[in-house]
Amino acid sequence: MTPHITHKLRGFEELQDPAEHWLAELAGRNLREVPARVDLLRQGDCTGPMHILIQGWAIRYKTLEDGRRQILSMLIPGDLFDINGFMASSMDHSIAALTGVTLARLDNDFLDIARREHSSLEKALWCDIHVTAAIQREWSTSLGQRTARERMAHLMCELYLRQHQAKLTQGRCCAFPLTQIELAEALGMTPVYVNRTLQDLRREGLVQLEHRTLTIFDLPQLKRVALFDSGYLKICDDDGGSAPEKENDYAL
Amino acid sequence: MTPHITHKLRGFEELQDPAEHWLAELAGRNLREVPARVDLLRQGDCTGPMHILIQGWAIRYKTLEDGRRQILSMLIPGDLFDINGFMASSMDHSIAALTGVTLARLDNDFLDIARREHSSLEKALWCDIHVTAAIQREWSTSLGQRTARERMAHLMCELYLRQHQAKLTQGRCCAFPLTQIELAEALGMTPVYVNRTLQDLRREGLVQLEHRTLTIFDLPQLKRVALFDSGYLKICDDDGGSAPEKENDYAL
DNA sequence: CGAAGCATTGACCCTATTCAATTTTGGTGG
DNA sequence: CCACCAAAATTGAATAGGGTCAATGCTTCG
Repeated sequence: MTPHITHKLRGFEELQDPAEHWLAELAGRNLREVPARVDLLRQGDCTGPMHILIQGWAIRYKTLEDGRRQILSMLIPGDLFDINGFMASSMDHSIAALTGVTLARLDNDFLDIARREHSSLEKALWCDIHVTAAIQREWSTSLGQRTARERMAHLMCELYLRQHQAKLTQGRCCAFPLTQIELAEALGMTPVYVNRTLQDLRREGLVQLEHRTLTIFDLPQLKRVALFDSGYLKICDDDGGSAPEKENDYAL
Repeated sequence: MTPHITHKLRGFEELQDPAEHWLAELAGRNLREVPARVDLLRQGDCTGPMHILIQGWAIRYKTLEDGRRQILSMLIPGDLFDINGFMASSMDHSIAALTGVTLARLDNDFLDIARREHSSLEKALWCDIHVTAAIQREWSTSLGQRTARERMAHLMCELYLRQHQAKLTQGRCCAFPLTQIELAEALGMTPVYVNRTLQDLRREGLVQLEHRTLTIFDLPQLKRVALFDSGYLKICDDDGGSAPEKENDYAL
């Protein structure tokens, strides 16, 4: 069974067979389980080794002195953290398990070996770094310019599409294990207003959010509501983006 | 005259003499001037080569289809862009000159040479990448959690301190070449409210903003207003941050 | 079965937006 | 040096998007 990270990286760059095997092996070694809501790494801590998130969701977040908390990004199965974290000495933010998670720890020579022996993988990793940065920029754009409703729709699009890339969706459904409080912290709004906004989207027949599962009934319309431009999730050499995108059944 | 990038990178990692000479030489070659308000690189463009911003300010920004614009970060003299941009194929955002700027273009083998021959420089560049990402996260935090007043104070602290690291401040003054409209686009608020917020900070004797120059009368207090935690601007191996910071006269 | 956490609702309020007008500034040419 | 223009800054008044507070209902899980 190919791990989710492989599916994701393939979307950036075709991987050579040896690279895929090596990656699959690494994704099954040095595993560790962490229960939900536990910090993996805390603001101010020394940075740890690199990890692949194998299963479950995590978040990056930052807290202000007075307790306000901003969730900075979502980590889903197949995501890497923290690439080259050992270069920095201390964390400027925290990482926490949102659900129970399984992590694979990577050795410090991971990047060196990738560079020397698996150039296709190294390139894919660089693309991943770029996309991660692009996602962060898109969040800034959302928080600065989009309305509450647009932000919420945008986050749903992002998480659906990212899970799709990692082959984690089932038709129009995908996991969405955020409480409304966490959703509020991610979107820079209050839980009360998250609730109301969610109801609006539900009432309009765009989405449904139940039992930690998101169902998107009308993705094209949801994208329109969100002013969603999917370019940022695949800015890498894939094929430039102008080619016809036949992808799969459920239109991207 | 040592270029600003050298001052900045020294703050991350002690540079070897040959590295400094090489860098100084690069900062004086392949120069190009671009007038104010011209795009250097546009959303959707193919990515270009790496550059050092030698003189003047630039911005990264992103526009939504309906014209709303979010400024994502400020580029000041000594900043690099776009590191390893050639790995991505298309830009998810734009870069524009805010003032007239001078750029130094770097050859594509810049990073390779740095890696092979100037390991201290390579490490410093990695730190720079990390700090850049940390700044972006701090902007997300600001936009999501801080009030208008706090955001404004925070941006002023950030830009003052970053300029200080690049030896671009003069006492309590530094450049601040943003119109109120641009400030609004950076802070996710309207120009009208920027004006009012600015007047509040001025009235309280915290800052003054005139002739594109920012004067900070009470940095410690401004930091308190902003809930500013300077850790994120120097998360690299400097010395961890717990050592006594005697720095200079105007308390950091 | 109780308790804690989460979701939902209503009423009120405030921060920040919108719209529109006026003043100031800075740059240009005569 | 002044006149002129466009862009930027400033002001006021009305308004709306989203926050706050507080109560209630619903889950989940030990």
